[in-house]
Amino acid sequence: MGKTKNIQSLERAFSILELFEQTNKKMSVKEISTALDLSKSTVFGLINTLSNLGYLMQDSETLKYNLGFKVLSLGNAVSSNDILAKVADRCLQPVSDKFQETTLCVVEENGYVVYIGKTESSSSIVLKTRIGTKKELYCTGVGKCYLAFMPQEYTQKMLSKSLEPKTENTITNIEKMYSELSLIQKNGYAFDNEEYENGIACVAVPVFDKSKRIISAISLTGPTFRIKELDLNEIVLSLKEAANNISKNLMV
Amino acid sequence: MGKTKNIQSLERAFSILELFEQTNKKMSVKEISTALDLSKSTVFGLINTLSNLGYLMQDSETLKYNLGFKVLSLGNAVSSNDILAKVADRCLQPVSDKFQETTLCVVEENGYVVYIGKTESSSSIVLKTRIGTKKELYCTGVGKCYLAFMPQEYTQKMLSKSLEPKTENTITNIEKMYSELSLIQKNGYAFDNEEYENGIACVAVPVFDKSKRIISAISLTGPTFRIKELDLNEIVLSLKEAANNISKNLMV
DNA sequence: CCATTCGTACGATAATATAGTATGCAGTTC
DNA sequence: GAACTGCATACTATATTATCGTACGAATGG
Repeated sequence: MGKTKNIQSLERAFSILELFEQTNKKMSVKEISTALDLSKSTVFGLINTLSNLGYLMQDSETLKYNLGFKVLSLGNAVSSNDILAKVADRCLQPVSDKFQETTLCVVEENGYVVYIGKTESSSSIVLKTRIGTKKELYCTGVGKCYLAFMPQEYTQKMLSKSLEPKTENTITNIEKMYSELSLIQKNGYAFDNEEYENGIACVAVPVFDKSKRIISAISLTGPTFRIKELDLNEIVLSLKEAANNISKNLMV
Repeated sequence: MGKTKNIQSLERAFSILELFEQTNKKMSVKEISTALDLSKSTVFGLINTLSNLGYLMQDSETLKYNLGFKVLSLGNAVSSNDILAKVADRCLQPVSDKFQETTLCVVEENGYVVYIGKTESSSSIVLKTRIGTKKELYCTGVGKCYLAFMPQEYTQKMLSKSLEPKTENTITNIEKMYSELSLIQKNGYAFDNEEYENGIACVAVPVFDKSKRIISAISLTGPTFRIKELDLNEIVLSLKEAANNISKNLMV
């Protein structure tokens, strides 16, 4: 955040757009000017510009204004993964700091988890995982979170392929997997006990949107011996708190 | 459109946002200032404000900027029906004028068509139909368009209830309905021959989005004797052209 | 038919956005 | 490792520009 002063006309213009967002109805010049305590002519100047640019539109009968199509097309251009990564970063850094380990943030794409965010503590051993890495669902903590909290039909589809062993701990038996998933559903977290890579363990929890659909998963990941030294309950609590914060921060 | 001069800082701020929309990548202050031919300090002032307001966000490592989450939440607040109605109005007015009849624009909601837009010609007899009116799918031209071009499973669901006769022309036989729908699919338009109300006829065509899903239906509607005096082919052509224009105008 | 209300236009003024300059940081080159 | 380069950001003077009061015309209501 810079200390430079904000441009007044911009602040006002966006407060108008946000007013429409909040009230969710068409408004007249007068209504806006009283709602924001600005002079009618100032509001008209702003509104008129916003309309000419397509961010507002005017009903030709009532002369009232409403959000325009440009707002929609701008919204479509936003990479929601970028935003998720940004928010996750802010919420997960404290977790990294507390346990002195790496945290990861993933989203599911076409049957894989994709790493979109990562925070490290000063002292944490650097993991090889890079942003953009893809991994299968069945053999990672975050992947198992997705399997546990996705709609059932997707889970079945994802588990229809054979479960290749990555280590001797990888769950390859489909029935064992389903009981693992119901355990995850019950507890609200997944534990990856060296199922993808020897020596690496992780604790993972799901992140939900407002309608309780899973939109991401986050994890605390590190060398097994160090993860097992930590208090599992504390990790889970911290991760769940972070997941809640992410959810909240995503719905403005 | 007012003749009042646009507010410069607003125009510039939104040209920055639109630049991100077009290029679809993170950009530095320098890149933006050269792309838009504005001084670096001006751009910084704008960007800084946009960032503080949440419409841009800065990557803490690269210091580059990208669209922020507020853009998303604004986009979610837009009523796409409003925009459709607005665009439809612009595209349908010429059709009204040409045939001197009323045009209507509908969307489907929970098994009904809802009238969201309407244009009239100076001389057209005023129809009772008001914005917001709901009608069943099987007995209207626009509704039959939806039935013909929706995914099959929806069509079957919609037609599982009994088809109550509204007039003596209402199609109540399910097999007759299915042959009517395949005719509509073949021709690309639907004709409502007083199936909802005696004395009223209409010609309707579907409106598709970029992935060819039906998102709306539009019609020319009027007293049967007048509609039948007109050249059906010409009406269909005009409506299809309007439908195409609507589609194009919705994807910016 | 007058009174009121509202959207829009206009113009004077002062506030404000602008652009030039300055600073400081990070990476690069020799 | 020092000097150089390129960049983001801060500062400041100035003139442009956003703002607000005023005004007009159209629509509405009593």
